[in-house]
Amino acid sequence: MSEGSGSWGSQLRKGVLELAVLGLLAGEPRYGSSLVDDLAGRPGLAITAGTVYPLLARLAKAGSVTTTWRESPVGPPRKYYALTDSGRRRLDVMSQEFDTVAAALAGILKGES
Amino acid sequence: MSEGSGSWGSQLRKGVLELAVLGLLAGEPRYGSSLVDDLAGRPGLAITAGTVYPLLARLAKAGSVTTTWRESPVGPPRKYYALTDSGRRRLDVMSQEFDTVAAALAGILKGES
DNA sequence: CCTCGGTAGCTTGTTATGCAAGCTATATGG
DNA sequence: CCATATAGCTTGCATAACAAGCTACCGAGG
Repeated sequence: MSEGSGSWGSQLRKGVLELAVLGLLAGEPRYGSSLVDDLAGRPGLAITAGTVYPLLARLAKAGSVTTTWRESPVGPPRKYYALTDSGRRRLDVMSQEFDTVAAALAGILKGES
Repeated sequence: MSEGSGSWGSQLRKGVLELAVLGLLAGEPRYGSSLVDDLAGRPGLAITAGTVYPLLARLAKAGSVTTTWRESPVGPPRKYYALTDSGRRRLDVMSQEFDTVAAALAGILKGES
């Protein structure tokens, strides 16, 4: 060990990914693979298909998103996930919480007691 | 149900707590209960004893901290955890990673594509 | 002496999450 | 008919946070 800088990424992500997905859905409805491809280009937020689908299923079950099937011009049908009002509220809450945590963390790293 | 705004805190924390603890230890060596008490006053970073001790054990096993027993003026002996050079490097790496993730997240929430 | 409350460290069992690796199904092209 | 790409999803594993409990040390009162 002594390294593990690679494993660190996967720890931090926990929970943050939900916020990232909700944030992306706030722009417009999207389908799973699109989310995976998008997040792959955002350092620290890369996600795999095996992670995003259970996450989306959880969000649907919680009523944060609704789903709609649409045809694709180039392949199998796509399942679009759209944010509900409840989902948007959740996004707001989580976003605020993240800021709180980030601020608390910044305080610690600056040596505030 | 469907809500769980309370459960959200516990998701985000995952991994971030390690960064918080390393940050606190960067100031001066501390013992477990002291960390619990300190973090209890930092919104979003509250931690329980059942979380901090396994975390400290992991850090010790990874060589990020060393431990020293010291007498207490008011109770049982205390086990002080001090950051090693390796631990400080880990702190730096994790701190940078957090900033990266925070920036990526901020980008998403601002609607950047 | 002996119990009680407070301090401190740690363990156990549960739950949840992220991930790799698969599996299924649809469309297109050879 | 089969290969490839796209898209959705499931399974099994590892890890982490937490609640609840356990042990042990100390000082004060009974």
